[in-house]
Amino acid sequence: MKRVLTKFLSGLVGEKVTVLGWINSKRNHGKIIFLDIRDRFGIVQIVILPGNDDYEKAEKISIESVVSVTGVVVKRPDNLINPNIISGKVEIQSEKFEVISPCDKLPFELDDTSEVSEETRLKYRYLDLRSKRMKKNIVNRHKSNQFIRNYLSKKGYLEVETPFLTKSTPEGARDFLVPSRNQAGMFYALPQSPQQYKQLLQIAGIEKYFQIVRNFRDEDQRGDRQPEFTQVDIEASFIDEKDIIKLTENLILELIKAIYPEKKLTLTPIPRLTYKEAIEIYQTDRPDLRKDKNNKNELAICWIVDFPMFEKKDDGSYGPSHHPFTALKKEFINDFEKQDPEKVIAQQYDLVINGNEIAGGSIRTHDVAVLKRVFEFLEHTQADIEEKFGHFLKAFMFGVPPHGGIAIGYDRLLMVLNNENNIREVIPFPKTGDGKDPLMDSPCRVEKKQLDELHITTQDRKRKK
RNA sequence: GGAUUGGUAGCUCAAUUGGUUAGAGCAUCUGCCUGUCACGCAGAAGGUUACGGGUUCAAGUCCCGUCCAGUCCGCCA
Repeated sequence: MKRVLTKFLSGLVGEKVTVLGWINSKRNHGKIIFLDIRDRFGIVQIVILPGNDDYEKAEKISIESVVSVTGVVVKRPDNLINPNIISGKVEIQSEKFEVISPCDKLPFELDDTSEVSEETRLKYRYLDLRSKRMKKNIVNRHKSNQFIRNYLSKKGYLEVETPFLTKSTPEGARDFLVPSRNQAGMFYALPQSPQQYKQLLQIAGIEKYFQIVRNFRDEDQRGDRQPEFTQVDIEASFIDEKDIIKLTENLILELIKAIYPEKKLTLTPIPRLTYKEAIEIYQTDRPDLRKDKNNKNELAICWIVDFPMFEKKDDGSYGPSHHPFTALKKEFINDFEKQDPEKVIAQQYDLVINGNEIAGGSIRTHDVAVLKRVFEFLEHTQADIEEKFGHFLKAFMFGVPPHGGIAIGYDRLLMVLNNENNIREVIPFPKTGDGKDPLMDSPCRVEKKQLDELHITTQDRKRKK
């Protein structure tokens, strides 16, 4: 018999159906057994009475086993309706009960996973994800993906995939490296962001690009940082700072309206603070502007604009505060080298929600002469520039549209919208703070044969004295 | 790399100033229970107190080291 999902059962009173799913709970009253069967959409109560051929099977069944139940859908009497479950107005009188796959003793209880240690949850993530809370986060993430793709597509943006096996970038975060088998001693790097590719796509004439894409950074973890994380990456040509800000703002506001309608905005229209103002007033470039921080449905969104272009490094020299491709504000282009480096302002903007940096982007320099001057100012030698950025600068010789973009830290956005304190809660299979995956037990050692093929010898970390 | 908090039953926690046989709830197992829906009741089982060393008549508790986990700083163009 064909399977019926729990969400359709209330409309099928009197019909014989089969439901498939997991045993959510079992209540044995001696002469009557209730089983709650759970599928992706909800729960239905099964009733089994003595005399039923499968009564003993039902007595013995363990919670979280996968079962099949065939029986007639009956209306519950008014006083026995359970409004808390999707099929609460009906129940199924079991005629045939089959165990498809039994469940062993559980390592933790699934009803409320918020108080189980994260290590245990991650080790058995496939059980953790059965919980209502995790399922909700996964469903919302899917809905958000669909919404964003649809929204940006309607605006004329093309989703373009960029490579994961790419080139190590000299600045920024530490790279994850992938050894090349064909080229001994050579390495690919996993992208810290598709920054260069998305700019090259503008030179390629794509004009409007987006991608929901994984990024990799080999830095130490935080509650809002993972070694691999997802960005909604956007780049467009012939636009200015205001256009990108408007697009991003509308995208996020529409997303919230569609999928998180319970959320309320504290500040409308969304305020724009300069970096200088934010630091002076709030001593941070990601202020939390909520009025009531205990209200889980309050969202205080703001933009921080006019970031400084350069920042002083430990050795006293200057580095780019974001990246060297960031465009200067027009008034600084002609003579930024002669000004106080800390007062040079870039066309750079960040979106902050409830004190979390959710998105950041900039207009990029499309004039190759200005780009070279920035590199020179950052004390790169000509040979250095050629080696590190030559491939990129070459492209700038062939007709570059003015362009800019933004990247939304998607996991952080979802963390805030799903009322979680940690991005690991909105990532199906996250790593621990140490960059490990307790479920797959990665990273792990590999066989010598594999290392030999990759021309690699390893050295165990020296013990501390 | 640094700081800090923690590691006690399958899970979540307790254990007074260092002092009797390390307790409780849930989960598990056994028995009872025909309307529960986180069912209920009675009972049982379950411990190398992360690991190693030290102080002490006596260590879950104090000290040292190691391992593991969380949070924060550094780091994150």
